[in-house]
Amino acid sequence: MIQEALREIQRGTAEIIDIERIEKLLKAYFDEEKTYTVKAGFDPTAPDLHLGHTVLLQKLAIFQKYGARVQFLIGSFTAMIGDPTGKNATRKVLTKEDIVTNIDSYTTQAFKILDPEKTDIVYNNEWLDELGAAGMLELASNLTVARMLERDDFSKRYASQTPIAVSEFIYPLLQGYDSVHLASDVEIGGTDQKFNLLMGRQLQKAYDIKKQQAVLMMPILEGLDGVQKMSKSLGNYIGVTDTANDMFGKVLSISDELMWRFYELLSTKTLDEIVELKSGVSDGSLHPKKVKEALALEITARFHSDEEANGAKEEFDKVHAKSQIPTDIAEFECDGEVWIAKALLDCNIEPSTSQARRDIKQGGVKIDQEKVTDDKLVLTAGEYLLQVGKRKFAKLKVN
RNA sequence: GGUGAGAUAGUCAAGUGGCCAACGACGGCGGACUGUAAAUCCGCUCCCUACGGGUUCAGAGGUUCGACUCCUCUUCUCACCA
Repeated sequence: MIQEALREIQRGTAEIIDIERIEKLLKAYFDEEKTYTVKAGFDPTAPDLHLGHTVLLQKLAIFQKYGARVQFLIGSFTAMIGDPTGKNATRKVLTKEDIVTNIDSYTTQAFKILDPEKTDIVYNNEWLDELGAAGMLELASNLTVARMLERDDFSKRYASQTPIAVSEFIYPLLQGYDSVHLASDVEIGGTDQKFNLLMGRQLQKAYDIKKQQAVLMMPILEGLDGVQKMSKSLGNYIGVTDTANDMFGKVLSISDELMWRFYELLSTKTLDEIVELKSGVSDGSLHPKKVKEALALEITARFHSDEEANGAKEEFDKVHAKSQIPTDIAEFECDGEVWIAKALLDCNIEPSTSQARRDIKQGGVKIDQEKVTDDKLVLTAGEYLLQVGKRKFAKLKVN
């Protein structure tokens, strides 16, 4: 039982520090039903979660399954400093208002995965506001500059003369102090958080917390391109608020290689099941597309519902596999005669008439399923189904 | 604070008086092939009812028949020194 739990917990992790501690916690839970705490910090900097964030959330959910109370820490205080992690430039500092507006949507999204009954939402400004200058100095005395500069991105920035604000040095200290205050048993975070996570251990020791937190690091999930990390700014993300159709389609568009990565980090299938799927694909008894569809269904259903997920799949098959027309198409109206390029522009399926003409010349535009060859075509009264490429559709009614 | 270098399309990056709407790479888009995959191949990639016109190379002026290219100022970046 413990072994099984451990296996699930270890799944997909990049690194675990002090696995013995986790084992003991699990043992105490299975033997005596003792719960323990798992902390994870979230910066309320971006209001929208994507699947990359859910990797952590799902790991938390697994912990909840095995007796953990999750300390869902909102970095309400630290967000105002800006975590230097992964940035090579000083980050913009958020205002209080920005943060408050982000938190709400953040938590509702998170509870699609987490069990609210076993989750404590905590805000670190509650104790950090009170820390004061004296407390701050005491905290800071636990760390030397040399040690701080060991941190990878700090040393790189220092070497390359990129500015480091002193406030950024403080961030890891505060994050570590959160662990002291909460007396966390385990903290999880991304691999990029290693330094900060370890700081928690160090400070817990300094502040005489008897047991130091175990640390569990998850890898960073790749985005749709399979190369860069999933992030909103790169546009390669699957948002948890994406529509069922979008979500399904996006998952299906990832490469076969990346699919396994998604399985490992996002699916709730057991490791054995995944191994089975893998061997099925490699010996040819299972079509990779089927496997990917199953993944897309699972993920879509998680954030929507089974019915919606199935609907998305049907829609997808209809549009792409059988190249039929999608169900919901935006409709537009206009008066008088319209030049085709202008019509495409007005229906928002082309960005400019120039682009529209180019696509027509390349045979990428269809009206009522018929390829358009004349870029000077004028639409007279009637109803038309306009299509650009494979995916962009619009209905236009000319009066 | 001083000195020097630079700012070019979504990004990186050529171009240093006309041949520049601006090489190339990446990205993106369209086509072929497919499993809307990946890989590959071909084409396109500022705007405009267009074999023509308009607006671009940080911003504002200036020199010139003509400037992305030269000059002046402004803003911002970066490097070296303090």
